[in-house]
Parts: sequence; C-alpha cells; structure tokens
Amino acid sequence: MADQGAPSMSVTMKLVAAELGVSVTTISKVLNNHADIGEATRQRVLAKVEQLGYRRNAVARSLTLRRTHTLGVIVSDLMHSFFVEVVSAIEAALGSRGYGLLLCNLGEDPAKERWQLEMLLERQVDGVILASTNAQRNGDLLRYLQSQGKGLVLIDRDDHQGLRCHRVVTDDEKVGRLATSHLIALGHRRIAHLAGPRLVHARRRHRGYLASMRQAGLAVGDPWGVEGGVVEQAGYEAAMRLFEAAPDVTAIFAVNDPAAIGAMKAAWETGRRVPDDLAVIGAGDIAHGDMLRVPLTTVSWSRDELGREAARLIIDQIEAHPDGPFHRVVVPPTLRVRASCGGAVDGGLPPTSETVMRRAD
Amino acid sequence: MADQGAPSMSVTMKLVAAELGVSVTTISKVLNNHADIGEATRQRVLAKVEQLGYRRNAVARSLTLRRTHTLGVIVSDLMHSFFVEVVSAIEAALGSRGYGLLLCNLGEDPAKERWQLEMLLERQVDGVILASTNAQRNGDLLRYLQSQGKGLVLIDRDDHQGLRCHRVVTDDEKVGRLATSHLIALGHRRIAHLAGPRLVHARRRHRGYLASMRQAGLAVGDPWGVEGGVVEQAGYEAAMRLFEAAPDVTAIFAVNDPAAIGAMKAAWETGRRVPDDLAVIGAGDIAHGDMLRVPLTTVSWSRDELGREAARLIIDQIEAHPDGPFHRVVVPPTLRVRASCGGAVDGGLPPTSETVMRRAD
DNA sequence: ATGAAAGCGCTAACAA
DNA sequence: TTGTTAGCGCTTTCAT
Repeated sequence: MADQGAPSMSVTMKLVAAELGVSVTTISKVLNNHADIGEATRQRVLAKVEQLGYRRNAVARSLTLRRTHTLGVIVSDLMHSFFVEVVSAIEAALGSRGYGLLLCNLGEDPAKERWQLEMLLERQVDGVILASTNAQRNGDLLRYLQSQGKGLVLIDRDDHQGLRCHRVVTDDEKVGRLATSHLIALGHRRIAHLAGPRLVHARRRHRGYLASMRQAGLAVGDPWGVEGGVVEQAGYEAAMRLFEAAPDVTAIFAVNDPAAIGAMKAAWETGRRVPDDLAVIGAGDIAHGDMLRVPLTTVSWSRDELGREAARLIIDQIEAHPDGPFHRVVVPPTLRVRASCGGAVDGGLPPTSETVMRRAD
Repeated sequence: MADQGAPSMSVTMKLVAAELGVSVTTISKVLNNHADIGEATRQRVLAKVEQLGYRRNAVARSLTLRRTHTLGVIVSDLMHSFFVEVVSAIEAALGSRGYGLLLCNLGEDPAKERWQLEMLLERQVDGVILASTNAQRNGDLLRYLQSQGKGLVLIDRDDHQGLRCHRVVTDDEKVGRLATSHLIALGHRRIAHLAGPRLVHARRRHRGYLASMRQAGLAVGDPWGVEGGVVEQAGYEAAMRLFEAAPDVTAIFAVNDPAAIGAMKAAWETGRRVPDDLAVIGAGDIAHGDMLRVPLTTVSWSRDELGREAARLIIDQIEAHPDGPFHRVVVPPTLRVRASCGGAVDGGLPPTSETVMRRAD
C-alpha cells in the first residue's frame, strides 16, 4: 500500500564508488577490465557491484563512447515470412555480440522509410541494415549516414546503384531464369510474369524471365507482363487482370511467393485448376509453402545466410573497416519443386478425403 | 579518393548556437517549442537548423530527460505469424507516437529471456512489452523493472500471477472450450489434446478442454493429454506419440496452430486422412491457414487488438499513470471453421486435380 | 595503482 | 526574452 510513489533511485557508479570510498574512475576501470587496478580493489568493487545490483547505463555510455551498439533494421513487409527469417538470423548473429536491434517495418507505407531513417539517425544507431528501399528517394540520407561513419548493408535489394556499401543479395536474374526454364521444361509455352514494383531486384527477375523465353525461342505475348506487387492481394489482382487480357496462358511466374499465392486464389476463383489448367511458380520460399492447398513450387535462397552475412558485414564495417572495401555477397538461388507446376513433385502430401476436395458451397 | 577518412563532425546545438551567436539554451528552447522565445530569434534558429541539417541527438536527450522513448518487445517465436502480427500492430501504434522498438526474439532458447531483460534494462527502455514468459524465473526482474518506474505489459500470457501490471490476453479457457465443443458437436468422442508447455495460457486451454469434455459427459482417456510444445516439430512429435499410445482417437485439439500443422503432418505420415480419419483443430489463426493443404479450423482472437491495446496501456503507464490502476484487457476468441475438422466448411477451396491429390511417389 | 578534471550533447532552474 | 550554471552517468587523458 505504501511502497508505491517515486521510483527508487537507480544505482550508479557514483553510488558504488561512494559506498566503497573510491573514485568513479576506479569503478569504471574495473568494469571495463583495465589492467591498472589492484586485485584487492577489483574484488571489492565487483562484490559491491553485485551486492548493489548495479547495471551500467547504456545511454550514458553511448554518449561518451559515441557508440550505441544499436542497429536499425528496416524491412518492407514483416508479414512476409521471408523477412522475418532474415531478421531472426540477423538477431541471432548480432544479439550475441551485444547489439540491439531497432526494428522498423514499412508495412503498407513506403513513404515511412524516410522518417524511419531520420529516426534511426537521431537515435545514433551504429548502422542500418536495409531490406526495403521502397522509396527510391533516400539516397541522400543513406550517403549522409555513411559520411557519419555508420554502417550500411543493403539486403535482398540492389538498388541505389551509385552507392558504395555492402550488399547481400541473391542472383535475381537467375531466379527469373530458374523459374521460367522450369515452366518451359514442363512444356509450357504461354508463360506470363506477374512483375513486381520498379525495383532492381524485381526488374532482374523479369529480365531473367525474358532471357529464358528468348533462349527457348518463345515469343512473349504483349499482355503477359502484368505489373503487380509483392503482396498476396496484389498478386490476386494482377492475375485477375491477366486472365482478362490473356485467358489462354498456361503458366505464371510470380515475382514472389505471396503474389503467387494470390495468383492461385485468382485461378481457383476463375475455375482454373492448379497445376492442371495453370502452373504457378513463385520465389522466396515462404513458410509453410509445402503445406499449402497446392504445395508451391518456388525459387529459394537462404534467408539464414542473408541475415548472417549482413550481420557479419556490418560488424566488420563498424568495428574494423569503416572505409570498405565494400563487399557484394551473392546467395545463390535454387529451384524448389513442389506441386504447383505439376510434373515431378517433391514434398507432396498424401491424398486427402473427398470432403476436403469438394467446394464449400 | 580523398573524401574518405574521418567521418565529418556532426552538427550539434553548440554549433548552431555559435553560428548564430546565441546560447545553446535558446536553440534548445526553440526546438522544444518553449513559449519564451522571440519570433524573430525562433525563425533565425529554425532557418539555421534547416540550413545546417541539424538533427537532435536522442542519446544525449535521453540522458538528460531520463526517457529514451524506446520500448523493449520480447516475443517467444517470431516465426509464428501470430507474434509478427502483434508486433506489427504495436509498431504501428507506437511508431507514430515517437517510440522506437527494441525487438527481442527468444527463438529456441527460453533462457535468453533473462539476459534480454537485463539488456533492455541497461539500455534504459521506458518499458517492456512481454509476449513470452518462457522462463518463469524472471519475476524478480520484472518487479525491479516496475520499481524503476518502467512500463510493463504482458500480452497473450497471464503468468506471474503475483505481479501487478497491465495484461492483454484472450480467454484461454474459452479457447479450449470453443475448440473442444466444436469437435464434440461434430460427433467426436475420443478427443485428444496436444498440450503446450507449463504456462498459464496453455494450462487454461487444457482446462477448457477438460471442462467441455466433462460437460458433455465424456471420459478423458489417460493417454489423450500429450505434453508437447508450441512449434510445428513439437506438434508433430506429440501427435506421433499420441498415435502410438491411443491409435483410436478421432480428433485432436492442439494448443496452437503450428502444433496443429505438425499434427496434420503426423496424421498424413501415418496414413490418416484429415479430417475423415482425424479431425484437427488449432488455436491462434496462423497466416495462410486458409491456404493450407487442408484449411485449418482454428480459434482466433484479434492480434491487432492485442497489439493496439498493449501499446495504449504502456503509453498510459509511462506518460500518465505510472502507478496504475492496472488493467486486464481480454480479447474474445471466436471459432473459425474451415476444413480440418470436416462438417460445415468455410473458406474451402475448389477442387484440384488428381495430379495434386496423388502422392509424389 | 588511483583519482581529479574535462567533456559527450542536451535540458532545466534560475538569473539577468 | 535570453543566458548562465549545473547536472544526467559515463569514459578518458593526465597527474599523482
């Protein structure tokens, strides 16, 4: 009943020092393992620290050291398991090194990126890992960030061509070729592409698609390249438009898995069976993709490696080599064949009952 | 080639002040909208701030104000879309209020929770939103946290019974009853429960299961309550053990959706058809649950509301009412019927081809 | 081996 | 209306 009121003062070095009749400097030195402290004193300090439950104040420390041991991570869509897996890998690698992660999710709103960066700058993060670049307009801020000696790693995006910084990406053109060639090998000829936004990685996947088509001597129908987006709803809508414009396509390569899932939904709603009437392939290897209604064939590259490498590079930049050289790590993509394109099926599941088969109505 | 080297000094208030020939205090006052500044000066300052590209240093500010405008968020499993959705909602609500989020993911390792909390304490966060409590041993730290005047909200967990703090939870016993009654209504009698860990919310779901069984006059077989976990693999293993011990169960209520998905996998692997041979129901409404091989029937409660309320409460505690009263917000669960239990089916998808139906081998 | 002093960048009493 | 002074809690020369 009484014990409320003002929060109890927190234990500072000053207090520990006072209790021991030594100077703050001594406490600091002990806690930072400086050699010039007598063993006796060191023990006394350590004991008192323990007894008082002293915790260092990271804010004060940051102010002095000009290092926050905090990194900003900006991702475009946390609802996509791809980014979650990347963030988890980053967290695993950085957490143990004593770094905290300030997480920023762009969600729907690409314009947020700029003020997220401003916010991270104000907070004096030691670096930024960027998996978004939704907004193209922030090159100046990124450059400024680097001029301030902060780390910067672009992951899964290869935008900002002029910017010299670390990058961890996959071979997006190969992603496009892998997906498209797979469809071609299965005998498809009228293959559409649900393209993503005007970002480098999406365009490269598109380019890979075109390259594979050309190489196979296949013409690309005018309405086959549908501008879409990278979320389920966008894929759904793009596919609907595609079916309108080119009802006879037999296969779709979607820019990523959420879009592919949207396309499958659209297919079902328009009475198309997947993969019989329409083959669908995505990219990014979304979680539970093997458990989907029709297990999704996709192109996959390691999220774990993406995150781990990003962590490694940013640590390297911050702690050892602030001025480069800058690396460009490429995580290779591989085809992951499941059921959504028919043909050889891997990871398919046993038959289910008719009950499930039949439509709800 | 030359422009590398030491990072350019960053612009401080001191610099802005010097350029203008005024005091730092003046700059500070302008930037914090104090009334006692002449309009002319205010404009001059603002202009110079703009011109120099001054950004406030949040670290220094935090040290003075003893407020970091940063909150810690600890979740037990980022790979579960449930928590991602909650975090997104929190981020949406808090980001606009100027708060940054330090994200901690426990992942596999429950022991991490303690040092995550220590880390957040060192970083002087204004509060912690906890969606984990994997480790039960941290009551002392949580209490200490509160004694330091920091905000604390437990979400989706009702552990630490003695601790007076805000809570946003669902009615877990009702979750259990909703799931179990649904199975009973569909005619099932031998219903097993894949229980979660020894946390309050999991036990309550179990209790709800028992209550519904009792109310229906059904005996609960000894081997039907299998201790498991909350991730897919754990559900898989628990189901396997269950099939061993009680091959004749016709329905499973899993503590959450990932576990339910694991159970479905186990069912298929042991030649059981879902839902014909085995009905499966989960809890938590995982993302893409409607797109699964067999769309998963589940119990759902709003992640958005969970996150929003948590944000609201912690802001309230930090900015307005540090000493309570503490609220306990209950987000009601509802049944979401899909295909995995048979019976009335909602959200089912149209028939797919035989190709997909047949097993890969 | 230990400590005094200065300062990181900012805010807030309190004067002027 | 503006500025001076005194910290916030810590690290780091530089003395002693």
